[in-house]
Amino acid sequence: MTTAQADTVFPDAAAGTETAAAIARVVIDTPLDAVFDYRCAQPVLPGQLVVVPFGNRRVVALVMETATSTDVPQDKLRDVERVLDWVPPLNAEWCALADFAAGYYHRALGEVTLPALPPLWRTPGSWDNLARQATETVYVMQEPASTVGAALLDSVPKRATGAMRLAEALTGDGELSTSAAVALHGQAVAKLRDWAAVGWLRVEQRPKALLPQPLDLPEPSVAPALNVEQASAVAAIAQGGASGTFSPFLLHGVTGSGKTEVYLHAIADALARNPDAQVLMLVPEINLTPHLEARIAARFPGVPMAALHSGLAEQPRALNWLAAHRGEARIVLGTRLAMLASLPNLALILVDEEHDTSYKQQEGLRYSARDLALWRAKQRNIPVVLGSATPSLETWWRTEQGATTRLTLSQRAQAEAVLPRVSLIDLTLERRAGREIRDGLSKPLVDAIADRLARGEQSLLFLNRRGYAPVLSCDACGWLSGCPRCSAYLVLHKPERRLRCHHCGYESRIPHHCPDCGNVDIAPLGRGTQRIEETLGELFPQARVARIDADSTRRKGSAEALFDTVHEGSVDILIGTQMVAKGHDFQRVTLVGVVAPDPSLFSHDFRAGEHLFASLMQVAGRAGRAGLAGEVLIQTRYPDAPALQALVRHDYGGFARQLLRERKQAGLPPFAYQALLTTEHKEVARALEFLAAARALGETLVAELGAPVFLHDPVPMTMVRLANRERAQLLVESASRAALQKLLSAWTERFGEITKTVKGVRWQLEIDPLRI
DNA sequence: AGCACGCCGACT
DNA sequence: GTCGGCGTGCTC
Repeated sequence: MTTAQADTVFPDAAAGTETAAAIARVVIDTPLDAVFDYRCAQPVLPGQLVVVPFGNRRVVALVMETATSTDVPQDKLRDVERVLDWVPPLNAEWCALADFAAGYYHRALGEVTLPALPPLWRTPGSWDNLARQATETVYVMQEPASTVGAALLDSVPKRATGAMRLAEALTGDGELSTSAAVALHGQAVAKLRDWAAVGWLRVEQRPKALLPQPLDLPEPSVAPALNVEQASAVAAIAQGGASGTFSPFLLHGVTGSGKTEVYLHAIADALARNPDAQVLMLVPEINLTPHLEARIAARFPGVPMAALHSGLAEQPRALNWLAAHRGEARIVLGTRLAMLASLPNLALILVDEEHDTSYKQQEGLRYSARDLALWRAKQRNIPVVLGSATPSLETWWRTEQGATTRLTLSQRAQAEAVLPRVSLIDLTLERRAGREIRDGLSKPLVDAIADRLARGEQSLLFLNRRGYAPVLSCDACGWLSGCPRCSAYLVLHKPERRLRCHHCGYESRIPHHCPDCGNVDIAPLGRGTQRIEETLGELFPQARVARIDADSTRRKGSAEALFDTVHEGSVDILIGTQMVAKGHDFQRVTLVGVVAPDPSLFSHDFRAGEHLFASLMQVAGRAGRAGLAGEVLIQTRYPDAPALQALVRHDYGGFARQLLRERKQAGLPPFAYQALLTTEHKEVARALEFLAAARALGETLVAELGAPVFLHDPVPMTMVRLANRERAQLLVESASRAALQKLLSAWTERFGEITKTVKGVRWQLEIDPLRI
């Protein structure tokens, strides 16, 4: 900052005057929604990354524009320290996407753009290392080539054979890369630097291929013949691509109907249409679909492909991002964060399992990758394919309205595979009939498992609750194992001999006696996957039982190892959470048992039924994928629940119709647009006070703007306490997205007034919340 | 949001 | 006598 003063020629120069140095106007990852001006001596372009001093730290910033003057007083103006000049600037289209997301999700532009970059690009200290990985030094002969070449050859003594090889290579090709030079001569770099110093050569930094193809390309897999429905889906997507217009599709097909094959053909078509075309394929969780990457690589040998997800090591992730940004990666396979990657030649977007809630980021910028995919496809006038067996109601409603084209795959692709038979086991009837229910496993389910064991087939049990039991209780006084920091119960983890809070991570030892009354008879209440695993071991001592959940797969790579044992047939009964429902096809599983779907039937969330149907449909799809007939047994005390009845009938369409009718009547999404304002404070009263003030302010604005927006009552959240913070929420709703957005902008702008009176409250606004 | 500066309680 | 509590103010 002292240099800034030293540079000021006229000490009393007024703000706003022309300055000699160029001004870079940048955004920074901070909630301050502002552009910051910096003096910049080097050439700089909009879209480039720079390092700037900010407060007392140095941060990476994104240049939005350049200027020749600024309103910022000279004594405040500081200097750009570094420009990332060897990476092409982010283009205007990418900035427009970020700008849209910032506006729609009500965040500062800097909070959208910078977190969208892989962590290493936001770390100034790693730029040099990335440069070494991504560029190479090339020595180019200066003009005129004949004269320089002759001088060069003359300068080398005949006996210096290494140097002579360099000189010959240079005069032959006109240039020489460092790697090639070192192969010719051990001390090449020193020699080349000498020649550059004399003026014969100039030094250039050139991009290096980031996705080198393996020398032995995988045996290209041959595309299997498509059935009629697949072929017409592919044709429709291809036509959308050829039309050069925004073409949104829903690819609606049951598990096993061959959606992936449609994706692969659509990719092939997009790549063939344009030699630069890039394709983005989004999947919910890439760790669970390791086979997909191999399958794509085998179908497109020699086509550079890059993965982008948070499971990648930092350096590969940063380099893959660069490969996409440079246009080198033609296929990008990734999770939701890949939606914010820079893909200058994007020609097709595929969103697999589009209904999956993991497309919605749950912290920071709470964006929906699926919704941004639609916006991006519209921006580029390209096709976007949303694939699912159980589409989100939002997407389904778009197809009903004709805004999105529905492509249906109604048959399983493998001709011999049929849809599994789904039956319900009424637990109330079982109990009334006096049949044993052993630790939550009913007689019909146990018999069905025994049946599979006898036939040498596999069974898959699904229970979306990990641990041994969801709570520990005292028989004498009714004490329950509550978390000291949350309004939730500590879950008993028996093998680990711990009580754990699944929300805040709090852990404790298992008490020997009741902390309240001293009674030693404290017992686990309810059951989780660990308990079912134990029961199965007792019921079927001869069977090989495996459990797959977040606990059994904590160690890196252990999930894959566990899945492999299932695939190779060394497991008879598999018990698992949602993890087993995604991605993996179990060819030898002929029975899927759903242990306890009921808790979600009682959820206050209006989307619970939709999500239950989707997750049960997904596990059901694990059964009978090869020639073996599959059976799905669902235990329930509520066999009349619409979601379960629809499952028995394999009737997504009917279920969706019913849900849409209900949502329309209740004025819920997709017939309304929502935003959720949440607050947190040590005391719930403060959190609510903030919301009450916000609501009053909101009501005033609604009247002022004449916007048809409804603000609900502030309420404590269902799980009011999380990690010692009390939380409350306020739901805002409107039938008009534009009206809602207008209100939110005016509203949040004035939250500063509330913060002044209600201190210490943290607030957060979520647009299109999935759970309320 | 960070991160400083700044003014009042329980400890070596 | 200090470490440290979080209130307030700033970031080109």
